[in-house]
Amino acid sequence: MSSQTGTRGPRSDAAKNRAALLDAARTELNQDPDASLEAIAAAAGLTRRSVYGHFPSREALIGELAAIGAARVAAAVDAIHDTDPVLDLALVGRLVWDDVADVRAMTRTVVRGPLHEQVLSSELGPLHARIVADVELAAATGAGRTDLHAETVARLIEGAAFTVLDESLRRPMSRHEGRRLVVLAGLGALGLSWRDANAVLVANADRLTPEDDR
Amino acid sequence: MSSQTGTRGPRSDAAKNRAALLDAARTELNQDPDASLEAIAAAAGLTRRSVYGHFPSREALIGELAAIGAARVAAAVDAIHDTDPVLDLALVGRLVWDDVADVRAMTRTVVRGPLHEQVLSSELGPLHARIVADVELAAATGAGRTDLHAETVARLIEGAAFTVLDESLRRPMSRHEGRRLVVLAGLGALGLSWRDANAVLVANADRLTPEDDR
DNA sequence: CCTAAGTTGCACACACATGTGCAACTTGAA
DNA sequence: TTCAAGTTGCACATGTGTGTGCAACTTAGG
Repeated sequence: MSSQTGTRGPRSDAAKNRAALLDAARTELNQDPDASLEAIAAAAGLTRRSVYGHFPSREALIGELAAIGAARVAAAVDAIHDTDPVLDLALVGRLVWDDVADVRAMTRTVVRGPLHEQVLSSELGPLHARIVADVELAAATGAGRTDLHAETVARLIEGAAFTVLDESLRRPMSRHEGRRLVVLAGLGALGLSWRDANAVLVANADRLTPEDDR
Repeated sequence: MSSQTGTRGPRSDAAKNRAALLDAARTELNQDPDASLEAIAAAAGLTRRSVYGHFPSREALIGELAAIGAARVAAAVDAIHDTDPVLDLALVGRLVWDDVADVRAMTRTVVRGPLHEQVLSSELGPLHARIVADVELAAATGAGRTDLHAETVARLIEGAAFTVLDESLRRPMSRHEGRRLVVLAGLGALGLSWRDANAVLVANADRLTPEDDR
């Protein structure tokens, strides 16, 4: 009542800087998981102090970054489906890899860290559910293993993907090879023999390991 | 020349305390990977200050702990062999699991951390080499996959083992189930179908998944 | 019993990063 | 041009853990 609400829209460069911060954080954290706010702010052309004008805390920044990434992955994966559970799993692997390839290091540290239980399990929950469903369907079809709980198999598959991610951080690996490895490792965890896994791979080369190595 | 070397053997309880420190570190770090020297010393019945009478730094303590553990694993694995590469891999998996089962959390953090490249790769180098050799032999025999470099397959197998370790930290898992999972996941990475992997498991149940769940 | 080995407690320096308060400044939008 | 949104620089508090120096103490071994 006393004072008019200072009506004045937010400045446009504010949003720009916010985006720059998220972008810089993505890049910096991908190089050094423990990059300081100082470094991130500098990379965004700002000061550490002003970071707090956009995010209440370091954790909030990283949290939002993770949420965005997770949402991207979820969207990409949601966009495609296949009735064959084995092929569906392979496709999911390929898509996730494509989305994560540029932020592998960052992905690893986020997934290993405390964020795992927070943002990721809520944002990526559907993805996990889909994998479980595929595993169950594959088991019912006779294509996948039935000797373990579907939930466990799903974890093995996800773990295999992370193993490939680790490997890709240990030595240079082209996007193409990454795709191939993720699919092969995943199908192996599903219970396919390596010959069967490769058969799936070549029969669907156009969708699993296309040459358009963008 | 000037002063007689104060000849007096080291006190016996010194070695005892040193061992107690290593033991406490093992236990504490297994519960909290970031346990402070304060906590470790207390668990050993000592003070943080006196830790520095035995180890020059925190890193040295953990380093020695890791070296001891790695040596234990290496020794256990060295003690057994099999000419069949597939079975040999399964045996290695079982033995490693047995040795690591009590220190899973600590193992994870050590292997994920900076020690990985130091102590572990030197101490566990032979183990890795053996896995690679088994993979190559299995490929030559026709039992294992030939679609990937042996080195890569070895990493996939090791990664599968770590995935099982992670899973065992997420939910309760008996030693018996752990053994079974490690072997199945490992053979899957090697390229066996889930049926073949299970066949190996049951055909060698006495050596792979004995009931003596000590 | 003597004495050196080992322990203790305390203080301190150091490093490092986060989060805040505040005054002065720059910039964008109306 | 004006003025609030946004940025900057600096200081400061806070927290947390490591590594050291030192005097006083306790204990094991000869």
